[in-house]
Amino acid sequence: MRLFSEKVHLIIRNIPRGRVATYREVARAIGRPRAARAVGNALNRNPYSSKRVPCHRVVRSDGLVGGYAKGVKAKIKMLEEEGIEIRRGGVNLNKFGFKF
DNA sequence: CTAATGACCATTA
DNA sequence: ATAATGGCCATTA
Repeated sequence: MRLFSEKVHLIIRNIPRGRVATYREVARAIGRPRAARAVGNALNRNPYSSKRVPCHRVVRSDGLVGGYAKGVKAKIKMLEEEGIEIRRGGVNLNKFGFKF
């Protein structure tokens, strides 16, 4: 629990199936409220499996899906398989957002 | 040490 | 509504 990226991964493990968190919220949860961009970078090089670190459940603060190392298509597919609805490239955070 | 690079964000045009 | 802009920050070259 030393590197920034490690904190990010640990936090994200708590996001349950069928829910999402935003890059911004993750940044806030680790005490670096303005490091949302750095969070995305950490996930981009995420070395873990999607099982242990479900980084596909992290979206942008405006609800849009955001990026994914393996392609946005794959990200959307995984989210939908968990029951999360994607409309116009985004999710309803009031409905599927997870509060830490 | 400096510069560049983004899975970001909010504002402005 | 879309596009550009400036700011942000950990990591890497």
